[in-house]
Amino acid sequence: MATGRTHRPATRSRGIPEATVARLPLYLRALTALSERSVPTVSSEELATAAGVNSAKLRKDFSYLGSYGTRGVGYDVEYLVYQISRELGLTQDWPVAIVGIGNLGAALANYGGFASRGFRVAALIDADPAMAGTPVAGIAVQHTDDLDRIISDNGVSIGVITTPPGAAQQVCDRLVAAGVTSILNFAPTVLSVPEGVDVRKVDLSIELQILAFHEQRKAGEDAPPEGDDPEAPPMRATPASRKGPDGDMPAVMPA
Amino acid sequence: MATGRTHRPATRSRGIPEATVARLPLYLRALTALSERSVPTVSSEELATAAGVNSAKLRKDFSYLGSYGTRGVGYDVEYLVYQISRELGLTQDWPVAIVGIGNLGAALANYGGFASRGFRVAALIDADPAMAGTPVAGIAVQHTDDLDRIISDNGVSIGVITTPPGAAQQVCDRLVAAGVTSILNFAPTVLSVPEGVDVRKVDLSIELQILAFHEQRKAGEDAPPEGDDPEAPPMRATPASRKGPDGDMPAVMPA
DNA sequence: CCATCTTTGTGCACGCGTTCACAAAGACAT
DNA sequence: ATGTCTTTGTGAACGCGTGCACAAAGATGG
Repeated sequence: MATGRTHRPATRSRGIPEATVARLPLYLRALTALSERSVPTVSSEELATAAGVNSAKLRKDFSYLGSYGTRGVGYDVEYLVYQISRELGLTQDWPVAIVGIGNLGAALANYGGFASRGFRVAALIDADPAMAGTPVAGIAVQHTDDLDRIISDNGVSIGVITTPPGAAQQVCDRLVAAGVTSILNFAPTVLSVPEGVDVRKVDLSIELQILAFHEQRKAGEDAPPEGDDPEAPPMRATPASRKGPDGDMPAVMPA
Repeated sequence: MATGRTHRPATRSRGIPEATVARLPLYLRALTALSERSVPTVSSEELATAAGVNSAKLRKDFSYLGSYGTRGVGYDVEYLVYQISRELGLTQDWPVAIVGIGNLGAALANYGGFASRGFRVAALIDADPAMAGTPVAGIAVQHTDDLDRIISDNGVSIGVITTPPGAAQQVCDRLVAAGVTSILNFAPTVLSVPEGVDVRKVDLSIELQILAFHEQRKAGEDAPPEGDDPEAPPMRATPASRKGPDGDMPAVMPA
């Protein structure tokens, strides 16, 4: 198959592309639904439709895991559920700590989908001393001062940050120092972490802004977003030249 | 489904790559912080560091917007803030409706970052009649029965779905029917929408599973990365093609 | 046992996104 | 004005991800 020259390409993730990893949970969810309906096997076409992806993409994704299908039949649902679960590391228990028990943190603690697959809310941590001891989702909130010990005692390797943006980096640093190597960040901040620590961010504001962009584009198909503006854009202090390039945006958008 | 008159490849949004659009909010956030500190200009290098991206990538991203920089100096912060805001459509008001006022929906309604940039929570909608009238974040919750009217009256074009997964598709359909063309989906479901409607999903469970994958990989760098398993995986119902106990997994694993 | 039919697994081509590296452009000092 | 120095803007190469299209594999029926 491969040339076999370099057995160690720059990709460290055991040959499974990141894009594929990101879709595995999607497949798993669809497969779990099928499993609950006691569907024995499923074709790539059916499963792809359920997961909202292309069937060829799905087959290629599965091919990275191995040959788990049967030609002419499809994939065995139970078997595939197990294989993907194992590949994603969901066959083991993942204690998770949530730091910042405000509205969002409390909501996540109560979120059912959290504990659904191997993930378990092991600790809730907040900087407000008044919150210490208060039960949220059946778990007593603990104070930030004990963060280090809490992480260690519970063997937490995944941390969720739901603090205000100003505190996020500091919390992140402390989590990492305590041994956390994966962080899910809900605070609208760019976190800097040492090598070997994974950070994924969930940013409501960014998602909305992306939607707004497309929304504007949809709505403004005859109302051009003009570079020059009837309002008063904060002009460059020294606007040496207005707009040099001509092709950047048409003066009139074709309707 | 009256929408979808113009079907666009969706690949090209006025020449600005999707990946660039997704980063513009990041730049905007960093620029806003600089603006509040009254920093007049910033170089691509500095801004890139603040946004957590590569400087070359940032310059290329900005080049899609036009030539807003000054060689030898950098970018004018205020001017760039305005340009990106305008490009993202944040110079106008975006009324948003949140459907499903549970823990998460309420948290989002209270979320400060929501109203920060042009977005305004115009309506909260829930299917529970008992919630109707209850104020959440200073806004009275309205019943799903009035969804259509609420969307129309407020001119809502962006909807946020925070319902249980079972209700998400139905809510989505109703939102679209009422005129919503952009949806931010927090429910762990694959939504199917007609052409011309944008859907972005925020899925806590998926993010955690991706983290777990990498976490497992990190932890098991000396553990057996082999597909075979000492446990008892749920076996295929028809063992006809059960790969022998000797060579069940291809011993050859790429890389 | 052979023919046929279904569905997987994958080689290949293409397009998007990222990164490098550098020439052009402008600021600033002399 | 001229030279130098800084930083942008971008051409080009590269790598990753996606989708097509088809051969191989196995089930199924005669």
